[in-house]
This record gives sequence, structure tokens and C-alpha cells, in this order.
Amino acid sequence: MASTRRVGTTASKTRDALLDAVERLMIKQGYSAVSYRAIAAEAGVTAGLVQYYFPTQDDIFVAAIRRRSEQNLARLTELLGGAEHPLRVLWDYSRDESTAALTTEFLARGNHRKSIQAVIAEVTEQVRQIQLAALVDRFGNGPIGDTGLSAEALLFLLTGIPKLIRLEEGVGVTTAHAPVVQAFEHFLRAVESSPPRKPAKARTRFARPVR
Amino acid sequence: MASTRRVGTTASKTRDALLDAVERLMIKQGYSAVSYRAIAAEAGVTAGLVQYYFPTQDDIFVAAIRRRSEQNLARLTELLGGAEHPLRVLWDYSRDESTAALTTEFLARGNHRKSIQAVIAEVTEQVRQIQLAALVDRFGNGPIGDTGLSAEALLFLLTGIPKLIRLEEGVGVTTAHAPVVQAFEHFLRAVESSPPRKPAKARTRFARPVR
DNA sequence: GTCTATACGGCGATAGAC
DNA sequence: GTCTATCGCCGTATAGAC
Repeated sequence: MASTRRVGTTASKTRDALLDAVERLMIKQGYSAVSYRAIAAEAGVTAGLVQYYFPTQDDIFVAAIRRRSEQNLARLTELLGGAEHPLRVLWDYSRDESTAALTTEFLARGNHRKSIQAVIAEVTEQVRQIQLAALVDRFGNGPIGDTGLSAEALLFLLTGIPKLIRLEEGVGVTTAHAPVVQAFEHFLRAVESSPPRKPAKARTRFARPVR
Repeated sequence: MASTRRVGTTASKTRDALLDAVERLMIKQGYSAVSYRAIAAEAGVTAGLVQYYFPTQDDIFVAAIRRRSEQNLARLTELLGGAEHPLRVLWDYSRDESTAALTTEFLARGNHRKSIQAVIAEVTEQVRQIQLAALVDRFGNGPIGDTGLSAEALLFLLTGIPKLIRLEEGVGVTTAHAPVVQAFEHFLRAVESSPPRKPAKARTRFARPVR
């Protein structure tokens, strides 16, 4: 049942340049501007070549998501490694403009597209494990601060609110964004000024994922 | 500069039937399934007729958003009118499956589409004013509960978190959703068990928007 | 392994006939 | 109000050249 069609290698330099073009198009004009012909024009190649590396359009987004996710994972691991204020790190990371824009584009494109859904779910869970481990390492498993929020729930809000804000900004709505950001920043300062539950050198440094 | 092209009347019964078909398609298959030919097939007319009522594809979504928004506004006004627990009402309303699904579809489609952005921004601000008025009427302008959240910020979270959850569900991610919902429900119960700031009959009933 | 050329049906959009 | 014809762009498929 498998197709005999030939596909370019993942290590190809051309392929990487094509994915760069894809990201540029997505950030500037949104994912709907990502067509074979547009990618080809942006990268200065023929449309057929784009299709050689990405047989279907979903393959383009799946590849773009995977590549971005690997970069993000590496960056997150580095940022969180031994960080004294993981909540602050995660908040700032989630609010970073360029990655947030791409993330919401991918989310929008993934809606109702099976193969894209699958890869988003996979990399999201992966990232969330690392993030959660960092929080548990710093605050333990119980409620964090005086809100009674578990590390899991707080993590969802911390990384989700910026996405939500970005999503609304994308359609020109900005009401209430500033007060929400302010409230979160205030909360972060209050919580992270309390002493960590373990001395720094006893930290697991996220070597193992949390079960 | 104005086009001479003819367009069907807003009062048309055919037009309304077409918008019904649009909503059905969006909920079942997402907005990318909303093509002139698909709408025509769903409603049992020709594609040309669909284009007579909606000259461009953006017009379809703009019209669909407007119609839905009017229905939602009427329903919200009714639900909030004299409600004893407006937070609970807004939370349940925002979590309602059918409207949440359409809302995120519209949001996704509005990303990077100017005319759709404009109408979403318009109706969102409109709804938010009504919702905010209900909260201020019940809790005043100061912080609500013990979180120090303003009515504006709390409203954003109350109506935004369900959207965020829905968005992630759309790509198959469900981690942390349950604890977040549970934490919010707990918070709502705690806050709304406190007495209102004014007797019921003194309420403004949202006649004027809040400045 | 890389890349090009070409073809097909579906799409949004337009102009114009009934 | 309704419908047809037509245009150019799109995703996809395939055959074959370097």
C-alpha cells in the first residue's frame, strides 16, 4: 500500500531553507499564505522541488512544527536548568513574541487536521513535562502560593494566558490585556520571593521526566 | 471606487438558510470546509447563488459572525439580567460547547484577515462591555475575592480560559484542563457566596455601558 | 538523490445571460 | 433573484532529466 514516491532527505540543506521560508511566510502573512508556489517564490526555487521535500501540504506544517519544537525544547531546557525563578522564566518565555505568533498559527492550522493535531499534541505534552518538572522541583507537588493552584494548573495558565492574549491581538482585541499581565507579574513576584523547598544543589535538573 | 456588483438583501430567507449551512459546516468540519460549492451543496442551491449573497469569502464569515453575535448578545443579556451569580453565569456561558467551538473557529479564521478581524473586534468589545457591567454591578470596581484581580482581568480569564481549553482540545491536548476547571469552580463558589454590594432592586441592569 | 515539466480537478472571483 | 461560463491560482500526482 506504501507509495513508491521519492522524498528528499531530512538532512538536506535545501529542505532547511524551505522551512525558513515557511516560517517567514507564516509570521508575515499567516499560514493561509503558505502555498507550494509561495514557498518556492520566497526561497527562489521551483514549486516542484518544494513538493519533493513535502509531498502533501500537511507535511510542510508537520515538519515546521517539529523543527521549531526541537529548538524551543533546547532553549527551554537551557533557560530552566538551575533557574532560581522558573515561574518567571516560563512566563517570559511564553510571552516571547516570535515563538508565540508561530505557536498560535500552528494551533489554528492544526484545528481539524489530523496529522498536524498529532504532532502538536506530541510536542506540547513533551514541553509540558519539562516545564512541570521544573515547577515541581522548585515548589513541590502541593499548591503554589496562596491561590491553591497546583503546579499543573498554574503551568497551564502561565503558558496559556500569553497565547490567549496573542490570539486576541491577532484579531485586534486588546481590552483587559494589560491588567491581566500586571496581575500575573504581581503574583509571580509574590510567590517566587519565598524560599525554595530544597537547596539549589539538590535539584534534579530535569534529567528525568516527571511521572 | 465602489463595485457595481449586485448583492442579495440581508432580510432574505435564502440568505439565512445559507448561514445555517455555514454554521453546520463549520462545527462539523471546521472553517476550511466552508467553500462556495460546499455551502451550495449543503443548502441545496447553486454556488453562484451563494456568491450572489456573499460576494467574497470573507463576507460569508463576517455575516456569520454578526448573526451569531446578535443571538449571543440577546442570550447573554437575558442570562445576566438580575442574575445573582454573574461569575457563574459567565463561566458556564463561556464553557458552552456549541458557541465555544464556533468562536474559536472564527478566531482562527480572523487571524490575518482584515475585514474579519474588524467585525470580531467590534462584537467582542460589545459583549465585553455588557459582561463587565454585570460584574461591576455586583462587585463594584475594586478587586474581586482574595486574588486582587480587577473585574476586567477576572472577566478576561473567566471567558478566555474556556476558549483556551477548547483550542487545545481541538488539537488533542487535554493535560491540566481538569485541575484548571476545578480550581476556577472552587474560586467562583468562594467569591459568590459573599453578599452583593447593593440590594437587588438598586441594580442598573446594564442600561449604560461602563466607562 | 535532486530537481523540472506538465496535467488535473477544485477553488474564489468576475461578467453577464435568463 | 437566479444561474452559467470562464479565468487564474491552488494542492496533488506523475514521468523523467541531471
